[in-house]
Amino acid sequence: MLTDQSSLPIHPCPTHMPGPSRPNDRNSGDRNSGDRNSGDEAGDVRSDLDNLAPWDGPADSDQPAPPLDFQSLGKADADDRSDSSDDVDPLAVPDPEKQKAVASGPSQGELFETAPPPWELAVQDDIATAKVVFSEAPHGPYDYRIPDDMRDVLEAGMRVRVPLGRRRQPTTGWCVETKMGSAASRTLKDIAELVDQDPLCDPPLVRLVLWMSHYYQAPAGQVFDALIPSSVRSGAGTRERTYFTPNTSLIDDAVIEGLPKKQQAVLRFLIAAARPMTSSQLMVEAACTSGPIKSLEKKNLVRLETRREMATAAPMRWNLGDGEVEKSHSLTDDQSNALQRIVAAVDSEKGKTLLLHGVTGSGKTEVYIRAIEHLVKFGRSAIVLVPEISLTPQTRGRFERRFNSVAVLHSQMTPAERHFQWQRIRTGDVQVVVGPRSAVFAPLPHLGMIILDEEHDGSFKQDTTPRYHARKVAHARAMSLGVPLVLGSATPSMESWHACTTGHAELVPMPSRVGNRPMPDVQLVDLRVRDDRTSGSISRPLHRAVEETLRDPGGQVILLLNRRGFATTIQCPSCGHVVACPDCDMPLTHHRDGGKAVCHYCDYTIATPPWCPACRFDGIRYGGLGTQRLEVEVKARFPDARIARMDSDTMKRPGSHQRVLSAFRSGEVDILLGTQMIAKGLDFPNVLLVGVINADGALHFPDFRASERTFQLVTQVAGRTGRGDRGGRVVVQTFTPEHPAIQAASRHDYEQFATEEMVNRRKFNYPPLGSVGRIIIRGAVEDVTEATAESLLGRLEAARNQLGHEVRILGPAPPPISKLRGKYRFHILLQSVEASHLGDTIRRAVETFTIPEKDDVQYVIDIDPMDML
DNA sequence: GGATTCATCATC
DNA sequence: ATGATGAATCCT
Repeated sequence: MLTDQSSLPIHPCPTHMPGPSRPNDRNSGDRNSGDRNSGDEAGDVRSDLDNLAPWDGPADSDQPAPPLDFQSLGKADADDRSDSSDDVDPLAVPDPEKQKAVASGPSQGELFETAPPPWELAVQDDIATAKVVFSEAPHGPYDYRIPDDMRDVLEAGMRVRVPLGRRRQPTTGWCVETKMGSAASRTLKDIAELVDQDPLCDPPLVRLVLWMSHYYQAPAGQVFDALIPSSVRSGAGTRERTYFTPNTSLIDDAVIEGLPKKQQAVLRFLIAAARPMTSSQLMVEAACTSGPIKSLEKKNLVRLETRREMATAAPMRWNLGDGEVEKSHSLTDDQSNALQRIVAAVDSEKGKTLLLHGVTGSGKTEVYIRAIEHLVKFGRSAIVLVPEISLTPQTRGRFERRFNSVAVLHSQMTPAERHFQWQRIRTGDVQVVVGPRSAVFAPLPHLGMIILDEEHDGSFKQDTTPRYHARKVAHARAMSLGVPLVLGSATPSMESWHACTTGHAELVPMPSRVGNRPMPDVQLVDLRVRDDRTSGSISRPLHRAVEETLRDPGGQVILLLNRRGFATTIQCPSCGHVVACPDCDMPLTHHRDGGKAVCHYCDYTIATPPWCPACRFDGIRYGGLGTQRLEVEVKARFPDARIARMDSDTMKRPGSHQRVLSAFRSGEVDILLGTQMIAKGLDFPNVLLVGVINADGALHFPDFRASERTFQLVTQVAGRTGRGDRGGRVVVQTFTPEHPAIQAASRHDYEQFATEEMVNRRKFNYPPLGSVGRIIIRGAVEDVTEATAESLLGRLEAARNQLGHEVRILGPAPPPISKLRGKYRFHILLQSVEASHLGDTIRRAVETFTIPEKDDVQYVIDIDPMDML
């Protein structure tokens, strides 16, 4: 029951991307050089979408990338094709066909059987074809013939069952394109059946899939799997139900008269009802058992049809609440300015990106809500993307109170519930979708805006294939629909900031907090100065600040330490041996609860050895500080304070997150200490002090984003205080107080940070000035893995040189985590000012690169990686 | 010579 | 992935 879009009274819908069909373009995704028949418009789609992502454009150009991209792509590809059959790797074995011809002079027949030349191929005229991709290898795309009875039904975005391979193995694939009345230059297999009655993806989403597949170099089939929740694919929470309708052609009064009494009653009832009914409905309504119904069925007097339906009518609606409507308070000047700019963008129907740079507490959420209220008036809807951890009941409640129909997608949903919400969204019942990363794919029929709150947050990047960034995908989706993308953050990513300075996004500053509350004072404590460091991890100034805060009635403290566990190293003071993970080559972290030594990368766990495993020295030492040890220390220092710890160890059970936070809110806890997760989104007016135990934690990674992350972390956690009337203060302990990121954070000076950081990025053309790609090669045998990496490097260099692209290729080198889960790791980094060059290079290199199964080596391509670990 | 192993190739 | 094909290797 997908609502017909065109019949709805919506705001004039901007046309989608221009996408002229170019029937004879080459399919750049096709890896099969012998294949000459696949006319394919996917190339157009992809390059159009390339142009929609101006952050990929030439670094400092104010213009979006010119639309010549697809022409060059198409041409290069066509050239490539004419070369590639002859111009093969000189090391490769000679073409078996040619060899055969020379060696044994084969008959014409033999030749045609194995490789018919194009002019001899059977041509099928005027047939309907469909392009199908698969989520498992081989990924396609392959062409299939559409049987006549499916012609009018099959659309792109549906799943189909098709025979695949020599065994004609029935396989489920995704239809990405249909072509009516075309000619195919070879005999095609038929599609066996349709899996879906309605497409799971509308055409713009199919285009998004193809763009993602191209940009992130992931098989389109796997992108579909990321787009459509598995619960939707499997039809979770649905049942096959059989419906009965009277078979009117066989029924007349005489027939009915001749039936036994009960059957008569049932049939009369069914005719009177004038709608299909299930057996259970009939049994209740006609007061009978299944016997008479079965008989009618046998006599062919009823027809039955099966339909798949949601098992439960409407799963719980928690948002009914008490009907309380949050009163909308008047907006600050900043807020109404921001709202105006967003509304203008909505009304322009141009697909603009706006960056709300609002300090913590500037009231961005209210702006989002008002902007969505504006959209909803025109029958349009919005997606609000939030980082995983900020999807708290508070956030939910806020939206649920202000809109009639909100779908909140959270991780604890059951498959059935998820499926139900997805269907609700697709039918156009939903005004607002609030959710994490994957909510960017929500199938809203009249999407009018996408909002990314806390857009800098790392959880927007997926770390499994397809390794997409929700910000980038949201951008592509919004631009393709001509709707605004609103990014919000107190500490914008360098990518978004740079987009503003180049005119690809509009900066909307929101410099003042609601109620004009001042930003908290930040005090830096230099940990190198011995005097400040009494024993332990809490400096004298921080200790004093905690004391003072606790003396204040109701005063609460947040302490941030970005390491869980008790001690980060377990080392023998006698021989120096460090207890390490056998699979990852990383030191184990000692956890005091249960005396376990845990690898934080793979969860390998052993009992912490009581003596040195190497020299049996009895007096092993715990070094490095984790949240567990901090908790012990804080308890010892402030015995009267009530303390709660929040890290992924204490938050394992569902709801524990919630429990701790509400205890903290109600004042049952004085000191809340924990990792990252306490740095974001929390809004508690009585937090008068935030202490950062070690601000350098994130700083010393070999990663160009280290500074950015440090600045963000310190700024975000500092924003947890000063939210009430009593102001707030922040104490930051660091070994490098002079570091620009820490300095800027202490002054709440984003612009200074951004300006300085941009200088660093420019030096090496790091993002956002250029693009970075990373290929991780992992394998069980170190030498083999490295050799594979080396040979891949060779392919990459050759591809770059062939294409004549300027791409820097670094490595292979062992990454900081050189061994993970028993596999040795190497990585290759690629850098280019032009994202498409980088992508082309990798695509070209990988096209023909296969690793013998024997080697047991795999590789992963990560475009725009967020870390280098 | 015939079997076996391994690599390569194609799958619409 | 998975099966077919062809060459290289092995074995009585």
